[in-house]
Amino acid sequence: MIDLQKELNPMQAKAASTIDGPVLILAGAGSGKTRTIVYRMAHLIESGINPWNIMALTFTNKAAKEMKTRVEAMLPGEASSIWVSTFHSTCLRIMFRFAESLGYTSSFEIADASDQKSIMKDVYKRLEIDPKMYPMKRIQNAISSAKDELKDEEDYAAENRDDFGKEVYIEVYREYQKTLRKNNSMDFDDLIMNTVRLFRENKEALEYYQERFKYIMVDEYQDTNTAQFEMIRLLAGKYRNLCVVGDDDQSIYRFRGANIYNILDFEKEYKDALVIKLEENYRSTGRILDAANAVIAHNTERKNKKLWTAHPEGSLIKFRQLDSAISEASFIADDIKTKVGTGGYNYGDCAILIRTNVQSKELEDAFRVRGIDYDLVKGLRFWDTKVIKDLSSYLLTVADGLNDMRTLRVINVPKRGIGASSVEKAVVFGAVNDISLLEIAGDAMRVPGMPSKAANAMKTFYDMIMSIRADMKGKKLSEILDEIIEKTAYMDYLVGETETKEKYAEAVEYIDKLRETLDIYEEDTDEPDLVDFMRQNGVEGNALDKTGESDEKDKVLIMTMHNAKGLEFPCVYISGAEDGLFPSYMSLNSDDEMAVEEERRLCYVAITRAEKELMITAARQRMINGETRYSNVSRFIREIPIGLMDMNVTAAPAAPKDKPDYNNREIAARAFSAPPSALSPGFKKRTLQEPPKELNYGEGDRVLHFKFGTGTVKSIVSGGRDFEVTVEFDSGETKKMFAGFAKLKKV
DNA sequence: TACTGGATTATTTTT
DNA sequence: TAATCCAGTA
Repeated sequence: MIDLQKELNPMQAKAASTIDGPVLILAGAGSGKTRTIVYRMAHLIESGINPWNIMALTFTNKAAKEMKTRVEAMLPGEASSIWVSTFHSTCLRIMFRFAESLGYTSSFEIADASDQKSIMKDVYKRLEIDPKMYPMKRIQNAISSAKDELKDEEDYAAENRDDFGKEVYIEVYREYQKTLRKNNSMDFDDLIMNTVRLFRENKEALEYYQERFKYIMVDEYQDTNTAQFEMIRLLAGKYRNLCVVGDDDQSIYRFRGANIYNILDFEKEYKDALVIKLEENYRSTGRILDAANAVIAHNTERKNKKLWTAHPEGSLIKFRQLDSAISEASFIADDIKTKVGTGGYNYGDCAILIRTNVQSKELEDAFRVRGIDYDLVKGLRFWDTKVIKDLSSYLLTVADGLNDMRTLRVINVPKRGIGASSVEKAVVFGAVNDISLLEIAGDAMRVPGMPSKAANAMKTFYDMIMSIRADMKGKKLSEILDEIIEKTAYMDYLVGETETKEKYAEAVEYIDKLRETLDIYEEDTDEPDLVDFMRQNGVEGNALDKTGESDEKDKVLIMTMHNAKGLEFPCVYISGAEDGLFPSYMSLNSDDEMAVEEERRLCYVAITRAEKELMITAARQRMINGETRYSNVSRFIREIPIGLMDMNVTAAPAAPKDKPDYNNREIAARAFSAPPSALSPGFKKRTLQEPPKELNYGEGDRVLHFKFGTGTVKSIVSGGRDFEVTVEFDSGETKKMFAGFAKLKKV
């Protein structure tokens, strides 16, 4: 029997031992959240609950895997039938059973980011929409948000019926869904939305899963969107044994649809909920936590919580403001080098957290020059790699060829003389006559206006696919892959595609990995099937574990703050702590105050990654988007009490010209100012701290915004250092913006 | 059909 | 700055 009281602290034990009814665990950073969940699951099983009836939902496959392994380690043999899985793979499995009742075939596929993009391009072309007027990303986001809110294309159309500016959005959404349907595909958002639809429309299906999952746990609950919330609500609707775990202060994915009110209002939905706060932190020193607490206290929309620790105070948080991004990077690299040389740390103990990916360049240079091993944790994942996309598209085309998106991707890769215009003719012909692109390729001469050269090339392509397909019987999947590579001369093509030897070697490595993944899948699966394989990996696939590799190799890690969530490091560097970068000027410019609060939560996440040492750096001057920008120290850093900081500034700061109020503390004012140093000749050109003294437009004037188009100025408020201009754009949107940023032109 | 150069544009991204 | 996209050309 597991002794919860002995293994856990009183709050954790209470959380783990409460079996029935709704439970909200507010788990602060580093408070032993995973431990608590794992013990709770083990406890459920020990209490006699059938593991088969227990479900835990996570967001990442990594988290799911970790949780499962740990429970299994505690109760060997008993825990194997618990369902621990991500939202998306859970929905995928449910959809696999019920896809037909929703009008898909059971061999439906997953449209990933690149598929979505190509569908969007196609839709824009068909509807003759100008991407300049309607940036693709914006409509894509709108569609995704709509799905996150459980609005299908008709709900969306109805809701925006009177909104003239949304007409195009409605059309694109409709056409986008139509294309997905035509390709028998769901995007990630569809997986969730369709599951909810299934639960709502099909009583039997819902009841089946309600009976199956009598005990439900949800990890990272603050990141759930409305669709996921509803899915959980329906599933838990019968037994109400729902335990959600999360931290409202770590909600940083609003831009992806996460709805922080799911966690903030949990007790409204579940009035009898038991709420438990885990506030003891086992990760960081006292000062680091004090800083984190001080920063996050500036947010209004949050649960009252305060991290504390039994750990010692630790060293002061160090802050340095450097003249440029380059000297900032050098400073960090030097500091790490000294730390490793003298302080008993390894390179692998150090992580640099950045707000945006572009910040990595200077850091990489600095490390390379010094010969320090580093690893950039990048967003690009295995299944998004070009090589893997190409080859998996080939595999699917060979497997069934029903998905035009896949065929489209490979029909001219490597180049075989089939041009874009010929492909387009074929696709249009296919759409009209309801034939797949692959089938057309077999006899392209029937397409009106098809040049015979292209038709011949298509025929060659078709014959090749067909011969591989005919040859499939009795072959291993990886052998089919090899045949594709051979028949397409893909390796030769790769040589031309990759600029460097290293890039080529990397691509080869990826292909080997794909081969290996295919073999593993084939071994573990009763009825191996390529469509099933691709679908699984579309949702679960993240085969290249970059972080795992670098752990062994003792490398400094560079990553975005978002990527750092859930991780911890002895030494953390927060780089680029500047207003306009962090918080981003997007959020500063936003008409929604919640935007800056979200960035502040990101700051809280970043700070709480640190165990022992925290260094924060800022640059006075930085190249952003090809232009030099001058910035003040981030407001978030100014929210950290001076007493916690060591601000032994390297460059002697001049007196600030217009003093921002840093709580009247002189040292702070000096350390934080961003004096226009002598090395900034272009200072007058464009600045954050030198906005236009007066505007050449006034209230009622017509103005042009580089992004939003033309509009009418509603009001101008002088906000001290800049003017806050409210403009009603012709699209119907009203935006508040700072004149210094918006660069409005009078028309 | 394939390539090149000029214009354009710009957070964060567990699935 | 750097990546991406399209138009015009070979």
